[in-house]
Amino acid sequence: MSKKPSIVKGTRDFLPDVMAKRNYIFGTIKSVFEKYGFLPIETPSMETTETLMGKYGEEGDRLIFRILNSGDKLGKADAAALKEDNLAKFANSISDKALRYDLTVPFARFVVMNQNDLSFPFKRYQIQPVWRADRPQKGRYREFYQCDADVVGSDSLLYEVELVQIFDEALSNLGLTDFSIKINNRKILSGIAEVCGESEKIVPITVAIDKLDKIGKDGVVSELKERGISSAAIEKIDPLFQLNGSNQQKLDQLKDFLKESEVGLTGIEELEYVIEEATDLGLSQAKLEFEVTLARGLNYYTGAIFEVAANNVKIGSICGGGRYDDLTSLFGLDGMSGVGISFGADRIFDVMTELNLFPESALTATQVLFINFGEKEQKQSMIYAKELRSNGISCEVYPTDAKMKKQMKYANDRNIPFVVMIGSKELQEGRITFKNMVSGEQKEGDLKQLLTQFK
RNA sequence: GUGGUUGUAGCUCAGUUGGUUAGAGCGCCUGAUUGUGGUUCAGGAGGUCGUCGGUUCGAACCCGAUCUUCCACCCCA
Repeated sequence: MSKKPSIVKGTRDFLPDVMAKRNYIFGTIKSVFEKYGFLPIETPSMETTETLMGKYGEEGDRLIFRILNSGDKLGKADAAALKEDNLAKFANSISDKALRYDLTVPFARFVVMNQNDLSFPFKRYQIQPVWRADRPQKGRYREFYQCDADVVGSDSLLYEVELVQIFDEALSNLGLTDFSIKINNRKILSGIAEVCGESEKIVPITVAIDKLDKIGKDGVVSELKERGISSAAIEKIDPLFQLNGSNQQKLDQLKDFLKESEVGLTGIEELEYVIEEATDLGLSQAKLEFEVTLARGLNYYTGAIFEVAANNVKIGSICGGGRYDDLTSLFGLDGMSGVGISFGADRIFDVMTELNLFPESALTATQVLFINFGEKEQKQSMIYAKELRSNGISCEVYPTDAKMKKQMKYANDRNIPFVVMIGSKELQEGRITFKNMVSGEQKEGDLKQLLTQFK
């Protein structure tokens, strides 16, 4: 007796109908990336522990899936470390590699290793799965795909503008009509900490104000206290909660708040430029919103910070991104500024499912089914099928002369829009009968007439 | 990682204070219709009640463990 099989928590099988939709998402995003001149690369699923650990903060390290050493190597386990309760050291003695946690850090490693073969600024895109040992929830998986586009080797703000355009174009092309690209700048956050006289505590400060939406002003204030921010500093932060109006109005209010901070003002200048340029060029469906509280991925972002949220869908952010000046320096290459974005394909899938945004055309693979009436008829069908295929039309011949009802049902279940019948009568007359499965309309004719249906 | 929650047919779910043979709708299969799907009608198949263990004369139901789902933290696509 074999046990019932199962799959790992937080992972999924994808059936053909789901794959069709996923490929539609990947294809749409990919074509936008390519339109902006990004080139594809891939990196291995696993990286050395050294490459990954320490790049995402303490929380991140906990969420990295580690891969157990095999064979003799496993015998070198550091039992002493285990006894001493030094789990990190013990883990390192039995595991020297791990599954990638995102695509950005492996990309930084890739750039450093391949710098002599790349010309800069280097624009790449990468669509691959990543793994996180997180506790699954809705829209939150342990294996999911990221679609990343990054530019490395230029600090031009032109790229920030381009990436905003890419967010807008890709998501609009997918049929989303109500989403917000939220934008902030790490320099503004640094400025805020500086003005408050708590430059050291920028991380706890931003982590706390990032939650404003969720826990409200009082919640943020009490969290700031808990994190050891002085009450004088908390008072100074107060004006941030009062920001209101348009993007420009908010920036103007902030300009006053940050007038003593050079970095802060630089951040505002950068943001103003990006917002102005993107607005002038025009966005299709996206709303571009400046949000001071946005503090994603603080561990390596140094300039712009992006996040995209689908409005009216209860799911976390569907995209993220930002600029990171020092990322490759972690691997020994200085002076390489990078900026990039990431689409969360699985969450976009969930949003599109909820809003019913997949077009019928994304679900149809086979265009024509030939009904099988017997040996001779099948041979003729195969000849015609070959001709249709050479015209770029996907088609298939039913494999046996099963009952017609069964064959028709097969076409119906698979959403095949046309059925061709070549029975003894058609065979004799050298003609075909074709039926439109949507309208139910049926015609007699030849293959050319069928071909006109696809023009 | 912390606290909670869920699991019964392919799917969505009923199932009484523990009591004989666990139900419904949808889907699936067959036929009405030997050259016509999506509609209709008639019939049929399909369940070690997540898994393992315990309590009991007796467990889908009570207890424990474990796996899974979802939720709130944490964090994040």
